[in-house]
Amino acid sequence: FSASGGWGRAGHLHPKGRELDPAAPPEGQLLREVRALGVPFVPRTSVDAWLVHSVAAGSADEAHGLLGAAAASSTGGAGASVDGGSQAVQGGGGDPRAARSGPLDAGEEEKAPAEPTAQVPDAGGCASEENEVLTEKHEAVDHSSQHEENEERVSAQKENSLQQNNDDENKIAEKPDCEAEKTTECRNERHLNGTDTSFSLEDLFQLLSSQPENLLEGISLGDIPLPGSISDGMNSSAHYHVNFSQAISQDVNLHEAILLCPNNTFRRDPTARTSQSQEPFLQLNSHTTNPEQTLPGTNLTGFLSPVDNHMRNLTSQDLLYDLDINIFDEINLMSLATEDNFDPIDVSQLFDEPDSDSGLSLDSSHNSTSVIKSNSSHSVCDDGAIGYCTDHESSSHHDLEGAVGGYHPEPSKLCHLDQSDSDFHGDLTFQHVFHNHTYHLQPSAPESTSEPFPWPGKSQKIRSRYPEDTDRNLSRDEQRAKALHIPFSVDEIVGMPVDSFNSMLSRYYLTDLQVSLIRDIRRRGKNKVAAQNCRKRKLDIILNLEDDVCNLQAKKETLKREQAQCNKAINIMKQKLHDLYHDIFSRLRDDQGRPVNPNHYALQCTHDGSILIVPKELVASGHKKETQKGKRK
DNA sequence: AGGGTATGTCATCCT
DNA sequence: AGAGGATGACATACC
Repeated sequence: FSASGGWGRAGHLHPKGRELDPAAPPEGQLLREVRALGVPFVPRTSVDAWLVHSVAAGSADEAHGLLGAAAASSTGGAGASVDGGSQAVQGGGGDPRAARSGPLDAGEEEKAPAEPTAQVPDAGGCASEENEVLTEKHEAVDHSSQHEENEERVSAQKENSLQQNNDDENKIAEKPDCEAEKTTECRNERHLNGTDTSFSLEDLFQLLSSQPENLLEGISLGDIPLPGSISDGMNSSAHYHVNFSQAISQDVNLHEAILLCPNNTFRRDPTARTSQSQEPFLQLNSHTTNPEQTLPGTNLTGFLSPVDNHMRNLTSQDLLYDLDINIFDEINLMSLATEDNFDPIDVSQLFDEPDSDSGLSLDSSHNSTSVIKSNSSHSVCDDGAIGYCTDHESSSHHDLEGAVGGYHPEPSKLCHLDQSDSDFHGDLTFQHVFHNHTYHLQPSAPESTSEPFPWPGKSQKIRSRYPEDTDRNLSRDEQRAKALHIPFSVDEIVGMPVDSFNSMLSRYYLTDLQVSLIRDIRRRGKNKVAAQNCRKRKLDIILNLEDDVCNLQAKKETLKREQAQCNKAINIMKQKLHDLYHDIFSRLRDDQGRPVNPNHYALQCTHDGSILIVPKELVASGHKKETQKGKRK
């Protein structure tokens, strides 16, 4: 885990995709696998540090108590008892990230600062906290009923203490997040201080065994390493890392199961946005899941079934109104993964386009330098899981951002770490392990990490015009519409009259994202047709002009021929006139019977048709006079 | 490798 | 004011 260098980084890699694994085994299998690994739970992130801290300090009881409290709280029962006066866990070197420095390698240590400090609690500072988040969340949904349900399951000997912890957690749930976090930190500090050892694992599993959902199906205490084994050394603690992380990560699946509808076309009420209400979801959604240590196809829905079942009783609207719009969108996209033929990469590519003006530009700030080009042969993961590219970890990096987690209006809330280049290799490594674990990938396959990832915008647009497989036969907008479950075809969207279009938009409950996409589809479709018409028209104009040119050239040739013929006729006429002149003058005689010199005389026709023989001098002067008269006129 | 073509898309103007 | 048409410009895939 530490080698992957991504306990926080995985928050960047959206863990939801894993739950989309169609091959996910039933929940009982997870627990069996957990048991096979000999570890009841897997702490993650900060709890790793705490656990390690406790183990390193030789305080097995502390770790024991921590695990017990965490597990107990995960059942909705109770966590560790809380006493007053505690300070933040970060104080005095209690920073869970700092505490990791001992057992964890330097690479991981370097990544710790990248995680926003404010998110330490959200990021699941400790396993108990994460489970408490779950508890708080579903308690927030229905406080009293869950509380009572939990109480019924608590054994009598633990009832008082559990009740107290429940009350504490209830208070936490009712408090503002910051206050709850502070309280959690206080509790965590008590874990560190070893003051909270009110529960043992035996107590925990006695409690859990009472769960009707058989949460601990097939698990006996003998299968579970006791604190002694935990304190055996770092290997044991590392083992705890693994499986606790798995367990906690399943909360994402829980919320998907609760919130996601196959055809979610909800009209969101922007006024219902509450940043506080989303915090638990943020925590849950942003959980880092270490792939290497994640059980294949694990599904803890059953593990959290009390919460699940309870929340299922709520309407989607009830839940949605409590969700931040961004979270909803994210979940909305998440639900796509539950659909057949869902291609997460399609979604990521479709929505991760910087040029989209429909709000689908999932990662406009995407650092191109941190993107890796996926091999053209298929960067697309067709395994049906979001963000889990099988053969190209680089593309998965992109996909993870683009698919579900990709739509991050506020990435900082969902990603634990920044997306700096320095973290990129670690990220790749993480994904590499992740994929290998989840989908039996080929980690040894040559990676294209050195290749620049094609910017998903233009290239993908164009590429979509030339589909490579059947799914790609859909246009980009068709794929988008399919991905967002838009209940209309692209042709309908583009072709329907504007009145019908507007009424359709108002008639259906569509998310802003869907409406925006529909409008974009319509605009693009219209413009596409307009562009085609424009080009056709332009081509027609060009062809018409070419025809005109040909016609004019032909006409020019004809006119040239006519001109030549006319010139020829004129010349013939001139010749005839000349001959006639000479014929006439050869016959003319003056008063003395001498021939008239045609050089000195000219023939002139009068208006009455008579012909006069005029000396050329007079003809020239007469022409001058007529010319002058013409000028005067 | 470079040029030409086809196509989608965007920006902008106009109706 | 908004929808849509028209079109230049750009990017990209393909030949």
